[in-house]
Amino acid sequence: MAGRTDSRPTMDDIAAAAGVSQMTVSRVMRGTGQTSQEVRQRVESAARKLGYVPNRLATALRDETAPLIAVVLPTLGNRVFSEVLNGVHATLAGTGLQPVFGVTEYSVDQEETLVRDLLSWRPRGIILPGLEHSDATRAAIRASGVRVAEVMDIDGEPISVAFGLSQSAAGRATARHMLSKGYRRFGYIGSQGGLDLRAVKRFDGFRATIREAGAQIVAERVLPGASSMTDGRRETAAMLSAQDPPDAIYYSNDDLAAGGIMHCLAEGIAIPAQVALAGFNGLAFLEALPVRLTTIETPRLQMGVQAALHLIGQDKDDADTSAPRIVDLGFRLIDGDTC
Amino acid sequence: MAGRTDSRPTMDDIAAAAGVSQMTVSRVMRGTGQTSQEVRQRVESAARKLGYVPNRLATALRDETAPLIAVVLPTLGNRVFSEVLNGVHATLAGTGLQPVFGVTEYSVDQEETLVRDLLSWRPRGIILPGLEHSDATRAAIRASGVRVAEVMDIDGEPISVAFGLSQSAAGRATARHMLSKGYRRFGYIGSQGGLDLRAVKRFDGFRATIREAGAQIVAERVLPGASSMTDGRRETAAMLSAQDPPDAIYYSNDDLAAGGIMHCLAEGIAIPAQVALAGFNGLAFLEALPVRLTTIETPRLQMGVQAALHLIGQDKDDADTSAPRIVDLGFRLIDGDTC
DNA sequence: TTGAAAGCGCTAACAA
DNA sequence: TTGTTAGCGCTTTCAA
Repeated sequence: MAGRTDSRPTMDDIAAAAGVSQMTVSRVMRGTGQTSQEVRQRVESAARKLGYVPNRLATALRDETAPLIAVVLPTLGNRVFSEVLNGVHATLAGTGLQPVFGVTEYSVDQEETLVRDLLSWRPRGIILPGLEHSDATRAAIRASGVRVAEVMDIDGEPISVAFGLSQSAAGRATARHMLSKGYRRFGYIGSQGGLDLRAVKRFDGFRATIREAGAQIVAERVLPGASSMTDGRRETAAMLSAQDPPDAIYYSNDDLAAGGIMHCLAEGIAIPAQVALAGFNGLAFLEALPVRLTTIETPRLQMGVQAALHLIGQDKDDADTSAPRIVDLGFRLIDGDTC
Repeated sequence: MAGRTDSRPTMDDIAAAAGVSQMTVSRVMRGTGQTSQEVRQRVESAARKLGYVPNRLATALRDETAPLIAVVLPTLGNRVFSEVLNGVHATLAGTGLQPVFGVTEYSVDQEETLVRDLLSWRPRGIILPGLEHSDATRAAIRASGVRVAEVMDIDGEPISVAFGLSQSAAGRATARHMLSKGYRRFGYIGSQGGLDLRAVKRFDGFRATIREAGAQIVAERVLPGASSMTDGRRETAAMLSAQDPPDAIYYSNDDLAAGGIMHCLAEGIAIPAQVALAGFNGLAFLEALPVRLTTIETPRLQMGVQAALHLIGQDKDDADTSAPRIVDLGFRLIDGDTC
């Protein structure tokens, strides 16, 4: 009905309908500058009548940046990252900024492609998981000048600012706790075939502490792909049915550990008398289990919130000139009933 | 270093560096038209050297549409929607389309604002949850001319195409199953304070079937906000400790129902002898529980996949001229051990 | 095979 | 208080 070609109405169309210049429409729409009451009403009613929807692409092109925050996630199949994303989203709500996201499936190569892709939208900022990125990724980010925040991990050198926790320290804390309870023969069940670098760091810390204490890791199983409670149950069953099974199992996350609990409940295996268990994350659903899992609580929502706040916060120059910075959001060991 | 102002290099900068026209750079970048081997290499190396990242905002403005698929979700706090989003994302991977999402928190008003917001990016398509939308939302979508897909529900009149299942039929199927096992006194535990319209439809179907059979619903509890396993455990405990408790409980989702199982396990309540339970969704983690929950399996990933395929599929005119259409992806009752 | 011109819809800067 | 001009970076169209 309106529009020069046949597409959606533009400010020109509204201007024509309201009998004013296009610039006046722009001013009314943004509520900037001085506009007379009367003109304003004419414009607004014309806009409503024509069903005007602003074209942000034009504004963003003009501004040389889009009101977007790019979010890179390892996967969508893990609640942990939904929670981070949720923190970002909630923080952005009402700021006029939209989150755009992409998923790497834990691949550094995919991250590289994805980051280039996301940067082509000229976002205001970008959030990356972890501190390990390819040189090309770092270069692209630096060249683009976007603001960056890294989340989850703080063991390493951030591009700009990292909001997270020491994965290595979390692994060590878990090991110390289990050692203090007298366990000496440990098993480990992980996932993502070693691609989850945070899990690797945790296990490295765990293993080092175990060895320093003269105890040992007698069984180790890393699943190739994603992990679930069902996997945890199956792998626990397998590990405990082997010869000389461990007397304590460390899992790379709560889902796997909860599967271990389920196995024990179903088979009548006493926890922690026959086998002790520990997880990682402190997910909410653990509270509902009949047995309270010993685990590490992580600030998932907070990592998203802080990263988003950082990106929308201080002025840009500040960020550019300041040296890489680490914000340790910490973790808390939840001393449950499983070890 | 490059760029007319001081920002990122543009095609003009590469053109200057390679000694060709800007148009030639454009052609090389997109691999269209004829370009000589030699020019192509000069351009490509200049682009690499300058760290060129295309500006999609310009392309999208020119094209009058951005390579985006907008996804509206009720919440990020429920795995169900992460799974739908995952289906969308996986389907879009490699097509050059990016998902942009927003969250309504089950509010029709927020949906209205969000849809306008998302449409201002001129996306190629939009995915909405459910069939209930405000008139303004429908109008904005129609006026924009974007392709639409609605997911989750098929009980109603779609804007264009709906991919989902009959929520009402799912509720009725659950009721019939429970009635067939001889239960007569039912309880219901829901969440989102009645804002989750799909849950309301399920319960309506459930209730109608129960009443038709002359049985009754003796207890009903709808939590105001989001639901979790912990809520389910607590509410189950409360419902069972009341006078004349129900002999069977229907939950609006698996998380709540799993909480019910946990309560029974912890308290030594026999399932289904003392109380029968049924959930909804068929989430993967149920397999790991010591007791197999009776529930309804829903095609969550498929809803995302099909919706995305539809939006990137057929040509536009096709979609515009065709009447509203429903694609019933069905559901499956999982006959577990809890009723 | 390459280039020049025009314009997508919007806003900053300046003019009236 | 309102309008005019120029241009953001790209691609379509037409010309060389």
